Amino acid sequence: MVQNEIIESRIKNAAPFVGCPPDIIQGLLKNAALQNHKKGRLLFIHEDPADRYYFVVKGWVKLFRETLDGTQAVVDILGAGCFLGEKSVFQDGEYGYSAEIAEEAELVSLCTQDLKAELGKSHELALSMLRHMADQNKKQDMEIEHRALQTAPQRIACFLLRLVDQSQKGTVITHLPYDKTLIASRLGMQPETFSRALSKLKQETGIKVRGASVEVESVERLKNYTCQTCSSDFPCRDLLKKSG
Amino acid sequence: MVQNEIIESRIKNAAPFVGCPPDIIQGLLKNAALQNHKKGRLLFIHEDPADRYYFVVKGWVKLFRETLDGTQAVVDILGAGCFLGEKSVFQDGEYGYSAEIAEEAELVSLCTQDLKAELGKSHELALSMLRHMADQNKKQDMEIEHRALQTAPQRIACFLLRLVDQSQKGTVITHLPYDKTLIASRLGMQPETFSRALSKLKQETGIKVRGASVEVESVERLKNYTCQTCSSDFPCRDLLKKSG
DNA sequence: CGAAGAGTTGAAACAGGTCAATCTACGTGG
DNA sequence: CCACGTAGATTGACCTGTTTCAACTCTTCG
Repeated sequence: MVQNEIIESRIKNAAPFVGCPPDIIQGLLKNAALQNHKKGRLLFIHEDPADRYYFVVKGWVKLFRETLDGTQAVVDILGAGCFLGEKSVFQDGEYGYSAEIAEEAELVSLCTQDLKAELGKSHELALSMLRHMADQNKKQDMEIEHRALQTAPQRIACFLLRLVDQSQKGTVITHLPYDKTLIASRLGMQPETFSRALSKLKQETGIKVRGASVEVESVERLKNYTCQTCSSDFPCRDLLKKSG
Repeated sequence: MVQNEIIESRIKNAAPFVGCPPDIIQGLLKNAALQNHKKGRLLFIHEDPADRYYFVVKGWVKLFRETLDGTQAVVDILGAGCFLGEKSVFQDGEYGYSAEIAEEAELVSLCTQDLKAELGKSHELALSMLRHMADQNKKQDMEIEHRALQTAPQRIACFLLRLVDQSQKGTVITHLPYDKTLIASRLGMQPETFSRALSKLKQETGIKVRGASVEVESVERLKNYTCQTCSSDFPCRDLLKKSG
């Protein structure tokens, strides 16, 4: 119960619902359920009819699509604070991707019908959903640009920059949030390429890597290495916003 | 006057405004103006404060961003029926890209303040804008996938498929809507690569190209060549929707 | 007729991908 | 407590698609 209240307060302040009247929030949470899932668990499949959408409390969820010839394209890896499947409401009630638990996760499962109903009722909800979608849009835009203009080492550097507090001056230590293979797929490259690109990045920018922990000696140096080939004046500020 | 009415009816039925009450449409068109622009004319620049957004009546507009090191990344090429700059309303009132006339164009210039105001007033407008943004979202998603999984010839084939009526059976003739160099940038490749990839496509799928006109002997064959590496079961059906 | 821009072609360089072998860390069961 | 198996990570050799740079052709339009 107490836990549920904590989660409720987290969801209430999540991007798509921020500033909504309490009765609308209640409507959204009417059929909500807290769930725990093991790694590998498939939440839903691309183009299936969507009845539930999800909020990530803890862990990591992989979003992906599969082509006719069997290749898998990773759309995104979502962590705490993100929504997934919520856009199905605007897409003929079908999921736009498949979702699989990438690291043991705690989720809130919500009902898409409720979302649809409340969206019809509440202008505030529609407006904050619009802001949310616009953010997503910009994020995808940057994704396209990054993949088009940045080399593999640069994309890794960009990923690292988004992990660290960019305002810090001295040496910063971070931890890779999930498997290197998964990061590689998230960045649209092969594990082998990731490994080699990371080595190159060590040489070029003086970062140190041991297992999952990364020591960034100079954030400034990483920025110089990466953000020249990016149209965002301050490194990727818009990519920091939570997504789904 | 008569012309204005025609345009008004076109805008009214454009994706972001479809199904809006007449008084809201009137509010949106309050400060509208019809404009003609020559090729090369810069409409607005990335990150500039956005006061106008646009509807394309005729011609082509190039959306792009420039990186710190001067490279240009083409975001999209928009034709008749598309909006541009309308998402600035949700992005701190700044344009998310630069826009330049790619082929002599006729545009309706509209006021972002009016859009913002009407969005605040009309729930219907907010909902159709949501649908519009969701479509955009999906389109970007497919763009990312295409660039990641398709080779240059495949991306050209995909572009061609979107030009032709896919239901037709026999030989179909289309015309490239704008310069090959521009198509190349739209597809994220160099002009040289485009030229070579098109040659390869001729060999592989039996299409014939003379100048801007393309003769597709078998749409089926093009699909087989391209859509294997795509997660959309029917070729790119969602990319056909109008955008901005 | 000639200049300019679009398009094509060739040769060389490069970034990533692929395949195969090896290495490492870690949890499990003997 | 240690050997083993497995999954993740790395490394090397090779291959392919795309870019780059440069030269050349073609078209178009003044």
